[in-house]
Amino acid sequence: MQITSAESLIMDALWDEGPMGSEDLVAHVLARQPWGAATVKTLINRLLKKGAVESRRANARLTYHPLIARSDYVEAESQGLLDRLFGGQLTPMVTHFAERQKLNNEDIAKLRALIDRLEDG
Amino acid sequence: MQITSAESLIMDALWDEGPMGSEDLVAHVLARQPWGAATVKTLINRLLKKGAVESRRANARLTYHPLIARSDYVEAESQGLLDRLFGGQLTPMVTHFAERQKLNNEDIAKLRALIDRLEDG
DNA sequence: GAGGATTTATTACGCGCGTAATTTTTCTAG
DNA sequence: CTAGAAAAATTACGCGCGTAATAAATCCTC
Repeated sequence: MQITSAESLIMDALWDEGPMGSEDLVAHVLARQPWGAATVKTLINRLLKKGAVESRRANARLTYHPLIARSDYVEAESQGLLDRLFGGQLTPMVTHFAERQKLNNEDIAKLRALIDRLEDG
Repeated sequence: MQITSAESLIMDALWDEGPMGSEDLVAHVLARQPWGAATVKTLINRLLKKGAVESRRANARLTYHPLIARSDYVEAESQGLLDRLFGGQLTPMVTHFAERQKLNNEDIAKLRALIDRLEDG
């Protein structure tokens, strides 16, 4: 089930705020995205067709519920990138960011703390 | 300059093996991709048009040279993912992989070694 | 230098995506 | 129950992508 980048912004709203009706969903998305309301409706319908979202009729209006977990989406996307660009290995990716000066001291400290926890647990 | 995933396989060949003529380039790509030769030609021409590759005439035949660095491509792709999915923060991404049991002891050791180097340098 | 072979460039085509307008259905007020 | 409003579904449309075939240009060989 392929979710495109535009569609993922709809999913983001549902993941962040939970199930909601189309009025709220449109409002949440438009607060962050310079689209027309009709565009959001189209994306909702594509997600319905793809089975990423379902609609339940609650007191005469539809409520949209995400059917896939954000973590599954994140997993698929990030694993894909890791495989395509870093041979599936995380260390080369972290190395890449380190080389690009994307890691300041605080980042490094956080990573160290994370690794300490991983070694403990 | 947007490089699509199909196009990136052409770039991969040029990045791995260096500049080469179309016959070699087609051969390298087809060794890894179940495409027709014409498809590879199309992708080469799109990369030419996009300015990601240039052709130089060397003794009557064209040689294709990458004009962008692999590290720049990797940078753009991975930064994009990090921004879209992890708020631009590397630690949540590593945490994600840790939670998904994608990190074995060797991975953790490698990360620790990397971080030790980062703290030293 | 003409004709076939090979290399390079142009054109093709269906599909999904980003963007939306329009039509149909459903609801609510009188 | 009907008419207007609101919500939901359908249709639209240009563009780039994946996939390729065809046309044009160039190069050898005779």
